Amino acid sequence: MVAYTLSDDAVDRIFKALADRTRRDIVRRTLTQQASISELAREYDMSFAAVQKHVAVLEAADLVARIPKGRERIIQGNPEAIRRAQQLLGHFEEIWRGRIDRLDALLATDN
Amino acid sequence: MVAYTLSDDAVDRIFKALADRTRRDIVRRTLTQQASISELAREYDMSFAAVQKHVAVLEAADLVARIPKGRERIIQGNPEAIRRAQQLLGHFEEIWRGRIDRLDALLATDN
DNA sequence: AGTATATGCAACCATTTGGTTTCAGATTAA
DNA sequence: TTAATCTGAAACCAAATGGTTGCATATACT
Repeated sequence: MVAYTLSDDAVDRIFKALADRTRRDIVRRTLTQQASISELAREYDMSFAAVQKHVAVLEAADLVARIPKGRERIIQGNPEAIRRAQQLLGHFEEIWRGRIDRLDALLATDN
Repeated sequence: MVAYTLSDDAVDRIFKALADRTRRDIVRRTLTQQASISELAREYDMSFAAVQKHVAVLEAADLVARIPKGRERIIQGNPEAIRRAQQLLGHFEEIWRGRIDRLDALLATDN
């Protein structure tokens, strides 16, 4: 297994990105089916620019990738990032179970 | 197992609450050791009122409970809420694996 | 009773967030 | 070549966020 070291900033970005229902929906969609930003924008009741900004927030958190293809940018959800976020929460549970007492002791460790 | 139905608002609150390092630290601490708001406030380089507000955000997301005890309010982390958040992310993984195609189809279901 | 401590809450402030409209550049299609 | 489409980026705006100080109230201590 790979060792992940997520900075506080990175964790902030991940949870902040997931704290918006439009962005969660974009992740959900693009996990199973890639889509261009235009295609995504048609699904929501907001401007293209607004959707574009949501995608930028998701990309900054590494929750999606933006793959150039001609004049389009194909958006693809990143299941690995979701798994990392899930592991972060798993660490809280381990703390609760008393297995470890400091979160940062685990963030830089294999699992 | 109990069936959880988390509204979009509730999910927003949970991830928003987790998107701040001070609040994550409060959850971490209070999962293993209860503390009054004053005790928590002494741990951070900000005012009592600021910590009080962070605790309010966590309580609104049900990530901690505020238990009155004399003039104090004892803060206790809620491991069940963490587990629910983890399950939310688990649903994304299930979507990715193609087991389900709509997140809301699972949110109102046993697991 | 009087003092110290713990909390709650309001007012205020700067920055961030989530939306908008507008314009420019790149790519594709006719 | 010309027109249509897709993206990027800037300027702007209202509301939310994360901090502050100040004050009131409740409880505990001497």
